[in-house]
Amino acid sequence: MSTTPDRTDDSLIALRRILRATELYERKLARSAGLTPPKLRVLQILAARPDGSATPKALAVQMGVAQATVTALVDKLEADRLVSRLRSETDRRQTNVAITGAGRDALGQAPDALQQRFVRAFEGLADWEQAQLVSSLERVAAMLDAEEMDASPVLAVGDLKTGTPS
Amino acid sequence: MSTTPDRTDDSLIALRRILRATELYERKLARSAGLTPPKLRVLQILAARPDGSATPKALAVQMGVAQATVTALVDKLEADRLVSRLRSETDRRQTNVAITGAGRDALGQAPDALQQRFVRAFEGLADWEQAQLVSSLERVAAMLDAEEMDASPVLAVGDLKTGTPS
DNA sequence: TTTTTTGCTTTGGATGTCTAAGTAAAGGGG
DNA sequence: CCCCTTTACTTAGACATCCAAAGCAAAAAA
Repeated sequence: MSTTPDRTDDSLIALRRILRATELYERKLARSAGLTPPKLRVLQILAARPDGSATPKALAVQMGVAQATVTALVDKLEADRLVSRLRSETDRRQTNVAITGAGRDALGQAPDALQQRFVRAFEGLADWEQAQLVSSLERVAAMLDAEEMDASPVLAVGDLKTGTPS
Repeated sequence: MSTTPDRTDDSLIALRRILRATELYERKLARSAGLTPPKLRVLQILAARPDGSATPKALAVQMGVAQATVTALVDKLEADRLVSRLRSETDRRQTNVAITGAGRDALGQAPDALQQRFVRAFEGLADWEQAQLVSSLERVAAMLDAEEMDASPVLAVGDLKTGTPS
């Protein structure tokens, strides 16, 4: 039986290289901007929003960590004036965490890891190559996060103690 | 306008989904096996070696952390009998960290995140689709870790297919 | 032999992360 | 209106990761 799991192995190896390279580079970049990776991610998420703000809850879900963790991160970012807290008018339980000008400046010092590494090379590719790459990446992404959606709509927070199957 | 299929954005989004899904799932898996992600990675690296062992130095390089960090991780894994330390005969400065039977058992409880998520879907694809995916992933990986090379002589799970072009 | 380099550990401290418990606001009956 | 539940966030306490710097021991070089 020529099982030839070659392709599977090859794809896994490539995927691992992608993950590893990105992770290591992210750490390096964050350090060089005087930030840590989690803090950097908070700023990135905020900057990516149209209004530059989000609730701690939303941050927790998007980052996949507990709310308490976000609180701690925001505490420190706020102490450094990189974000600011503002109570919501409509629902006073909610807090809006907004990126400040200084926060955006800091982001500029640590541009997105993927951007840095990937974009330049990608944009040098021929049109059909770009199209194929996008198609492949989206396919892989769908494979990977498909089960994420249904299995744990809000997997981050405190709920899934139930974890272990059988 | 409208269409302007910004391929760069699309590819970045897909890449981010891949990274995020893998990271979150890895955390979940490690927890379900009573391990933490870094400890799990140590076991995975060891298990992927032909002899099931590596020096702390090699682990540090491959994981992208300081040696002191590896020492701490190995301390705990050793306390749990998941790995064992053994001084090298040929160079008594070196220590060999080897995975134990219990360590392999633990690994079995937390099978590789990518394996779990990805392999099944991948192997259901048509031959030409697999080929295209591999090609695309390898291309992306090469884009991402090209500059990484200097810092990581031995980066992958065993072998490295065709080296990256200069 | 003496010095330097190399591999690993120890120390001390910063950070991230979680769970559990607490506070405060909103919403729903009764 | 009051009580109860839910929701959003914070606080408190406990671990775990991670690092730089210093220490130690063995190998290599001078």
